[in-house]
Amino acid sequence: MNSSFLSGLNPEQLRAVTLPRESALVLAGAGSGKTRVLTTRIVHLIQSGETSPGAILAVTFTNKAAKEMLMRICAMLPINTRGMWVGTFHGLCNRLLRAHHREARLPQLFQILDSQDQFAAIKRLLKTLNVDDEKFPPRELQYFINANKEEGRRPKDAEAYDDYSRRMVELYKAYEEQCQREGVVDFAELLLRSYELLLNDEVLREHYRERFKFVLVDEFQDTNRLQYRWLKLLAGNGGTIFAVGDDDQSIYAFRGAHVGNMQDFQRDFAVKHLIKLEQNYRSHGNILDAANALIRNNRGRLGKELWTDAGAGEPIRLYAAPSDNDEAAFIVEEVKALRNDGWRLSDMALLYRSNAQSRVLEHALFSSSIPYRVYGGLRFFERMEVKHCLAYLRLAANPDDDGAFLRVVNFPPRGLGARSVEQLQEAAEKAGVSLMQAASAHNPLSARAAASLQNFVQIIERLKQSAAGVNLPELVEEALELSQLRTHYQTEKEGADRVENLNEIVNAATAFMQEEEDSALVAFLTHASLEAGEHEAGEGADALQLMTVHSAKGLEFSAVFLSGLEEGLFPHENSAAEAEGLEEERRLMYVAITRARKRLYASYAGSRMLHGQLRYGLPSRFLEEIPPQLCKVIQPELQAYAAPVRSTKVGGTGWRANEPRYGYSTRYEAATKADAQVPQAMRAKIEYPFKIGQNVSHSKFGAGVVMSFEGVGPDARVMVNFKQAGTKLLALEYAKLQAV
DNA sequence: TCAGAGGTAATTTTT
DNA sequence: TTACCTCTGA
Repeated sequence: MNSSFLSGLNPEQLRAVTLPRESALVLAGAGSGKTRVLTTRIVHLIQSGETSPGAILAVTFTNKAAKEMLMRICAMLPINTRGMWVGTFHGLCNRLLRAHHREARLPQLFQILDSQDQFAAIKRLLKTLNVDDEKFPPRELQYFINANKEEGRRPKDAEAYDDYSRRMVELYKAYEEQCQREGVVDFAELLLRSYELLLNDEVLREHYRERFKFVLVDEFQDTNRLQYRWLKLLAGNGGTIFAVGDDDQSIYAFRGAHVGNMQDFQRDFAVKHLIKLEQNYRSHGNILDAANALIRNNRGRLGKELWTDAGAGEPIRLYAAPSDNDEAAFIVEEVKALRNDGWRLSDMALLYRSNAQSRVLEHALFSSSIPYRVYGGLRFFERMEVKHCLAYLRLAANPDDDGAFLRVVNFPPRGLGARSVEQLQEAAEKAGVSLMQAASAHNPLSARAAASLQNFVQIIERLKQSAAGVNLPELVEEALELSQLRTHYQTEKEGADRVENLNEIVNAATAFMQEEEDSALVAFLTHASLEAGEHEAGEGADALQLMTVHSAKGLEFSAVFLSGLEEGLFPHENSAAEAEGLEEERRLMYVAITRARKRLYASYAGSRMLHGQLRYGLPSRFLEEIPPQLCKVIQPELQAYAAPVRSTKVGGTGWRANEPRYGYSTRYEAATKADAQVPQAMRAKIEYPFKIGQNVSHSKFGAGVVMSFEGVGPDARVMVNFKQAGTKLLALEYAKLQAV
């Protein structure tokens, strides 16, 4: 038997790959080759003759992971992989529901609402029901509905213990009815509906259970309760699940992920083999030791320790910045130095806990002309103009989609005012029909509005006819033309990017048609909802990668800058209340650290502009959890302070420091205080002559109390709350404060 | 219909 | 501070 694909696996990997047909849990540490194990196991199952592709179902969370998996399987397997189900939970559920739409009580061409669409649908619902959205904020209702669905609860099962929650349940029910009426399905509904389909239809259930002898799950720690129940139902009695995950990388509890599924799984499936993949192929030893030491502070772990034979590598570089601007300046200098040493910008990442932190960093990078790319934000199919175009297409596929109807009935503006639309909505509701039906039938509008409406109806009619005849890109092109969307944005001042995006939809349709067997309109719309397009912007260029720690999960970089390591920011203050929250923050820090291959920087800022106010921060407790002997503290080259610091008075309310303009470089690296506690070593740079809370007096302002400090050396400033003059930020060097 | 004012909240995110 | 939303007046 040719099993060359097994060579090069370490003993644990090999054991996982060649495990007999039984349920197993693979605890796969960061960078331990889990995707390799997953794909190689699939290949092995087929190559060894154990089973055929049709018996395999592999499920992931992201489309990216699913694609990657399929690609790697195809590279190893000469035979075709048709019949194998590899996809995301939502993708597979969609497949199931399309195939059995009648049993699932759905129209064949049901449309999928993304979160944005769902939010809009909920807002619309509240409006039609005349619900006070101050009392029942749409965001909360959306959360309520999704949380219930993810626990498998329909309105009849949802808990109601007071007037408020009773009303929420009613609204949940009304929302469901609205979706059903309009033939649309939200993300959570995909899961729940297909779960119920399998639960209630014994024939179908047995069919799929019989078929999928091997179920494999990636990122198992991210599954929510419903996803786990779905898996259990599918694997059935005698089915096997091969689950791969890492409890230490569970960072999505806030969106319903339930790590407890890992323990439940071991129990429910009588898992005999818990295989730990602890050998790491990504990072140097010091980085792994830091991660191990940090995560040891969490309780209730399944337990795992990463190791490498790559050697200790460089120390972790720590930097205490006086301010957020200084932190950014420091990072800029380091990035420049690394680039000069031949590192690729795209192989370096700048990570932060929350998106708001990117602003200062971007500003500094921009000023230094360092190319960078920020991850996150709107993705292609989420853009307004793209949504508009899709709404026309959706109506062509499903005229009952009131959400799509309202989005574009008067966009681009065709002289149909809000009043007319309201009248139409009333008429539709009275007649119990969709807006499109109401619009096509008699409507009680003024002649002018009626004409506009007919114009709109005709556009959709013509698109509907074309949908049957022309191919997908042609249809998109026609939608852009007929709707006059393109012309609309062409005449707009800032519309160039939007026009470009509109044209890009045609390209996306072309690509879709070439890739997919099923190039029907609905398949394309499903693709748009389920994949939303990778956030691709300037892929090719060599640019520094900026992203939140969350979005860095699964990625790796030779150098990683971890910024904003302050109490309240990371760990975030909102998480500090419960132990659970703090542990999740720590796992997040663990994820952050383990992104780095060779070099890791960790920095914090003593002061930072947050919500329009200067805030003073202490170094994150997570810094204290990293053994100091793994670290090296970097200090700015103090001689580089050329001019004395100048402070400028701003608007009479306070003082703002000038931008720091001294330089840093690792070549200036100073003290390595391996024996000292790291944060102390970091704090040592900012020791001040007064204590916080101490009473002081000033020649001009009189008596006051020391509130806080910021800055080092000549840059040091002190904030004092004066009895008479109020709060002032003063340069320590010149303030001449006297202790009282 | 649209621009501008004013109010408010401000982790993390994939599908 | 800023981004986003809703409301209002022309």
